Amino acid sequence: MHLVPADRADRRTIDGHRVCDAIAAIGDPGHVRTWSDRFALLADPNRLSLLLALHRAGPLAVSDLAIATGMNDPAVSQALRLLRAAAVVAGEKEGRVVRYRVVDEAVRGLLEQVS
Amino acid sequence: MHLVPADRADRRTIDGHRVCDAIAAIGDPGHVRTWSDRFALLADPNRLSLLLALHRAGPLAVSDLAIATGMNDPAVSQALRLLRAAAVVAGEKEGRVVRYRVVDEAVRGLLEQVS
DNA sequence: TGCATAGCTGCACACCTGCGCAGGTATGGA
DNA sequence: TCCATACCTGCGCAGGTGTGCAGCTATGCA
Repeated sequence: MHLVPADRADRRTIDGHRVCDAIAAIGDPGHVRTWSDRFALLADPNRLSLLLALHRAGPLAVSDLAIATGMNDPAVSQALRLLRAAAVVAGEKEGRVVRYRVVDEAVRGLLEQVS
Repeated sequence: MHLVPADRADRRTIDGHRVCDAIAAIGDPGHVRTWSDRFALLADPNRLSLLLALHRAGPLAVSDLAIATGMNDPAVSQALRLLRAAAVVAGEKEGRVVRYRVVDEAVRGLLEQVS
């Protein structure tokens, strides 16, 4: 198994076989990127609070989320815009109220781990 | 149940009971902070690659990690310093080689979810 | 129609973060 | 002793990110 790319094949390794294992373990860079982006969305306390609230308390409106988290409305709105652009949450409009839900299965799995 | 803090108790709610549910769902702010910090450590593609390699391919030295990920040595070293400061990884010195391992159980759980 | 509410957007600011470069320390072999 | 290796650190730059403020649109009710 020679998984080391050509541009760094000449560099000395310490545990050569484990380097190949590591390269195999990392896998597709695009896949890693997808997950690091996912983690980045949960890396902000405000966004994480919003997601926990939506995940455990069901669909909630923007202003209710603002009250529950202590954020002000525009901050909630912008955070939700980011999460919506990443297809992590989705909003359903009812009159002038928009209720949001967590729709990304992978993110739901991560939120479950937050005990 | 009146979980809404006094400084925002006067604001009008849309689904009052769900606001309380949400506040209960979010729980301790310190706890949320702990998890968002954890997620932040996994939110960088390079750090995530390092952690995946360490988690799945066993203890690895800095230079081997650099070869496996395509980073250069100082970048790996700095990333590991951050992860070590957060008690996510630990290094064991053998002569002039330091082999790192993932020691944080919660992070291991998250890495397991990265399929 | 007039008005309050719910939500969204743009902008500017300060802040943080990752990275490469250069250089330093410590270990082991010739 | 001399040197190569393995790793670490400090510094500065570029780029991204969160936040508050002000103002906008749209819906519903009197």
